[in-house]
Order: sequence, then structure tokens, then C-alpha cells
Amino acid sequence: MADTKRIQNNSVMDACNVRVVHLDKVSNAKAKEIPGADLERMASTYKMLGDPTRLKLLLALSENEMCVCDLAAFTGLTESAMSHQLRRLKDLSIVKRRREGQILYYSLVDSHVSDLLKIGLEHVHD
Amino acid sequence: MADTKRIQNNSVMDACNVRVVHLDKVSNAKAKEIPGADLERMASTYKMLGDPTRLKLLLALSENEMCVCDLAAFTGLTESAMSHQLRRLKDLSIVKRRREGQILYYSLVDSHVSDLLKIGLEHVHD
DNA sequence: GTTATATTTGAACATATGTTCATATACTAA
DNA sequence: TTAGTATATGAACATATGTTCAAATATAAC
Repeated sequence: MADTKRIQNNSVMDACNVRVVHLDKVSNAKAKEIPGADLERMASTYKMLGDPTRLKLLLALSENEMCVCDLAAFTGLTESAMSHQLRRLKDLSIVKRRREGQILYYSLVDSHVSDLLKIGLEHVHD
Repeated sequence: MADTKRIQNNSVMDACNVRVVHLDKVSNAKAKEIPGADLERMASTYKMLGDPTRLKLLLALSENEMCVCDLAAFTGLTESAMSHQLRRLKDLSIVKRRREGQILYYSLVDSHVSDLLKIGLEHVHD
């Protein structure tokens, strides 16, 4: 605990002027801290579920694979806007696609997102 | 299926110019559709997990209740910024607080968010 | 009362986000 | 090849978001 200065009661002020009341709790949190890259990855997945329109399309995909124009019709988005969203989801490996002629069918890559959706649905009416 | 016009193969163009390739899939999705308000509520919860800093603070709270200034120290946010975030989380009933003297201790309201975090952590290294 | 600590609040600001529009590409059928 | 359908892409735009800063409030100690 070098470079710390007690200021009152339990409060401590460290070398870079960060106020800390419970050094034990902060240290404990730091010890269990997740690597920054993992944190970013996790956050970006949650973020994809954090938009009502995208949530709606993902809920639909958790039931059935669907093509761009059906997803657009279902959500009320333009096909262009839907395509943009699907690209982001594909870039994050949340969604995959298969081609059948002119039509691209999108579906969820794995159970990750459906698991998250399931928990969300269980708690909607809390 | 009134007000629809076949244009080629299976494609259909309805009265308000929405292109639909698989009416069955769209209808099925519509049938299982979630009320708009529920969708918004679900999305706003996920959205709270969708920011790296907020995710970090929520992961910390899932281990231990913590006060504003400790959370600020842990995440690297200013105490003001942390307070703003905690207010949003409180407004969404994700977080609650108890006072002990001058200090406010924040903690998760229920298992909803910890369940979501657990699933997220299980899939980080996919 | 005054002073110090812990937290909150509102306005301002820069950046991120979701959508639109116009255009490009990919595939199919004639 | 030409025309039609399905999807993708990039730039532009308005709105949302997260942070900062200055100032306010709440509790405690003196």
C-alpha cells in the first residue's frame, strides 16, 4: 500500500488522485478483472441485442432462418437497412447465411444469442 | 391473403408495396411476435450491458456491492460519470442502493443481469 | 454554525449509431 | 444479351450516447 495517504476514516487517496473507500473491494474486483479485449467482445454482442429492431429480427431468427426481404417485411425496415444490420451481425459472428439462387437465408450461428434471448424473455415481466 | 399480387415465382407484393418471399415464415414470426413495450424493455436491459465500461462495473457488482467512488476507481471513470451510469441502471431497476452514512452502496437488484453475464462469460472464447 | 467527504444533477460537447438514398453487385430467366 | 429480382455498399444525415465540467445536495465531524 505504498503511495497512499489516509485522509479521513477509511478513505484513501492514491498517487494519481483516485479516491478509494474500500481498497479490499477494489483490489478484489481488479483481481477478477476480465481482459479488455474480452470485455469489448462481450459488450459488442450484448449491444447487438440492445436495439429494439435488431432484437426483433434476432428473435425471429431464433425460430427460423429467413431471407433479407422477409426480415425487412417483418420488422418494417427497408431491405437496405436490414442488409446493413445483418452485415454487422455477420461481422460479429452472430449470424451466418447460405445462398439459394438469388436469395440469402440468414440464421443464428450458435446458441449463444438464443440463450441470452431466453433469459431476457424469462424476465420481461418482472 | 387479400390484397396481394404474385410477381415472380414465390415472391408476393402486398398492398403497401412490401416484398415478401416466404409469407409463411413472416406470418409465423408475426404470430410469435412480442409486444412493442416488452421488446423495448428487453432491448434497454441488453443495451446496458452493451457498453464496455458499464459491463465492467456490472461484472464487479455481480461479485460485491460497491460504492460510487470505488466503482469509479475500478473502472477509471470520474465519480460524476459513474453516478450518471448508476442512475440509468437504477431507473431500469437493474441496480439498487443502500446508504451507510455518506456512502451509497450499489448492488444488482436480482439475478437477471448476473444470468446474462454468466452466459456471456461462457461464450467469450468461442 | 463551518468544513470536509460522498454523491447527484444539468447543460454542453464530441462521438457513435441507425436509417435513408443512390448506386453497385449477384444471380436468374428469357 | 437484356431485363428483372435479391442483396450489398458507401456517403450523408439526424438522433442517441457517454463523458466532462461546474454547481448542487446530503451526511458527518468539529
